[in-house]
Amino acid sequence: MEDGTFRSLSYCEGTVDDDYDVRQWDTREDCEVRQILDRIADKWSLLVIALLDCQSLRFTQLRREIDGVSQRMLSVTLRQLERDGLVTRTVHPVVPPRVDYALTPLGRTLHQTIKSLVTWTEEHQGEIARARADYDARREMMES
Amino acid sequence: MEDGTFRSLSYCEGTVDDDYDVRQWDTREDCEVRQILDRIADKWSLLVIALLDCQSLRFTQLRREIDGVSQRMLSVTLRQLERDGLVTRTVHPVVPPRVDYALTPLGRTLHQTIKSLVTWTEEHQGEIARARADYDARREMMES
DNA sequence: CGGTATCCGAGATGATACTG
DNA sequence: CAGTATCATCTCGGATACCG
Repeated sequence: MEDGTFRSLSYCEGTVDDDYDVRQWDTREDCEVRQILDRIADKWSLLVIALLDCQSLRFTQLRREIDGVSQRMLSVTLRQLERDGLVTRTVHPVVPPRVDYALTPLGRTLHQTIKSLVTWTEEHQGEIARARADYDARREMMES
Repeated sequence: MEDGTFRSLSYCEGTVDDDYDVRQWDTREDCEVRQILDRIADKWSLLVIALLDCQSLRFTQLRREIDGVSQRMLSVTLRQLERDGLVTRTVHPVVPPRVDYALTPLGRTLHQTIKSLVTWTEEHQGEIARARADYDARREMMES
């Protein structure tokens, strides 16, 4: 394939950034975008980031707010977010132990971005539900 | 818990929409947001939506462009996207068979939203990589 | 060409038990 | 309180084979 062929196939208008390259969405080993995307779009990560917006919370508070999360998964999720520099973990040397979690500045910029995605989903979930119902109805027609 | 308690904990400023409710990010059965998010943030879905921006492609073309996808997963992914009303499937009654996939208007609005997320990831992947290296280095210090 | 059906292994997740 | 460790389960995805 010639240089540029891929991009010219992918974009029909000049409304996108000139240096934007859809190939970076792919899964080759040198591309971390996919992996990071998997992490931040994760079920529990999203909820943790949502809850930590503008406040810090303790482990147990998070667990109470996030209905259905197991202790293990919350722990794993928080460790990943901490490693990625999105959340800070502050241990207070008191008894009983007290650990506070909060968003880093980086985590706060992510919150805004994720919110756009969640907002899109909220705004269009009706359309999607209708599309699914239509699809399923058509399938049932075929079978009868 | 009193009404509003949750929200007042979650938002420290008036910069968000008044009717925005972070509880909708959760996983209760009446909340489809999580499930839709899982679908569209999916590895293969993202790539399919990226490639179908402003063009329609045949099954085999998609398979060639998306490195590493199995026939099964591409098929499953396309069927889900079709069911959700994000992609259209057009069968041309010729031999050999020809099937074209394209984004619906709804799918096109999603493309823009997803692009923001991918752009955030691209812009910050350096910071994340550095945070991970720091975290791992600190962990190794502890062990020695 | 463009699929579907079936089987199977790996990794993700939950439940449970234990600890500083 | 805030975890970690271990085990059981279960879903996802790949490989393979077959079909219109």
